[in-house]
Amino acid sequence: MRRSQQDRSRGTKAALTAAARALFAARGYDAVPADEIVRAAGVTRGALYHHYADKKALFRDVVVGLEAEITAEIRTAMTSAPDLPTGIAAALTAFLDACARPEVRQVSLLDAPRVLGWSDWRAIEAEFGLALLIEAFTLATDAGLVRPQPVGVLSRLILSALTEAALLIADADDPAQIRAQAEQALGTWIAGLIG
Amino acid sequence: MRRSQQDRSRGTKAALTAAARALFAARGYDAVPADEIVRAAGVTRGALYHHYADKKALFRDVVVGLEAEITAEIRTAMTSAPDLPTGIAAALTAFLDACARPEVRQVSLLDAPRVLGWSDWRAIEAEFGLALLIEAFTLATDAGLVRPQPVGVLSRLILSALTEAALLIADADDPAQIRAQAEQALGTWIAGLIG
DNA sequence: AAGTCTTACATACATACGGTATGTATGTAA
DNA sequence: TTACATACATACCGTATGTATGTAAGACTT
Repeated sequence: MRRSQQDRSRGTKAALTAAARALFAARGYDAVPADEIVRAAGVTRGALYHHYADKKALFRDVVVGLEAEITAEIRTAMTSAPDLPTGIAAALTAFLDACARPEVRQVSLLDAPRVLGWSDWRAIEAEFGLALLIEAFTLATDAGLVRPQPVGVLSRLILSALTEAALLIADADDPAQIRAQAEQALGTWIAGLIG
Repeated sequence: MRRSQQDRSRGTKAALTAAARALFAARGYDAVPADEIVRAAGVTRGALYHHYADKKALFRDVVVGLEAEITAEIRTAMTSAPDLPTGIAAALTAFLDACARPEVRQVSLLDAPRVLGWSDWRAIEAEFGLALLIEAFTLATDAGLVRPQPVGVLSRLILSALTEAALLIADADDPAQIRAQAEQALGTWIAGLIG
């Protein structure tokens, strides 16, 4: 059986991103040498630098994949709920769960801003997580749940608070308690937006 | 004139942190080789590794110094106001101004979490910025401006939103507009805490 | 189907950085 | 003033990234 060049490329890129994702998640971006990634992926440095300009480009691919994945999860949680308010609540839960995963925490929250640069990272976030948040916001506004207002900046502030909450929970000795406090604080905030 | 050993140490450490701070601020932690730092400080690698365990330890010293500096500025802004509400407003302004400085943005907000590790960075933040925020919160609670509540988690969420706002403003094409939106959003949040 | 071109990879190498080991000068105390 | 500790300088080593070069495997052309 003859594999096409496209298939070959897809296969090795997938192997590289999968290996890189696991290693980056476990030890962080620059604690993982490219050698180890290619070894885990069953290829050599040649393959890596053929498909990616540099190590950072591979990392970016990992981040985008991860972001796409968790955004899909959250979107599913939100849209599969019977009504919008419970959907939003479910989305919040799904978000906190996603951020609690070590790979998300390490790769997407800790490494990404610095490795990719803040503005590039922000662009990725805007494409995925922020887009979802603004979507939810718009739905809520249309449903009359919150009063109309410029949502761009507000969404980013909320997203950062959500992210911070997720990190706090992940790092806490008593996650349940911290999560309760965080959800209460965030709930109060959201409630204040209704009017 | 004979300089004591303490004076020598203080001098070279100060030269190292000053040089490192400027270089880290301009180009980021790992874009700056230690060689360049020691050259700028007028010493050699020997001096660096005599006083600091590694490059990261020097960076940490820079972060702590920076944090102490801006916290002092903000505290001054807050306490030198005639009353608490205007003091808090002044503190907010001072905070946003501080975060807008490139060195704070790069060193303290972008590099620090990853280079030092999130929990160590969090500890530094807790000692300076967060402590100030909680202090303000407690004052406001005592003055009856906000209702009593657990402030630890809430303060962190607010701090992260404040920080995000500062980054957004620093990165915006139209800083004034973004700043206005951010202050409005934050103001609404704070207002919701009263009662 | 033979030859040519292009893509996909492997290997070898150049370079740069961080950290250490060793040597030397300067201050300090018995 | 002798014995020691502290503060630095220099030379070196290991390891990482990225590049240059070579090779094999599809993919067109005729």
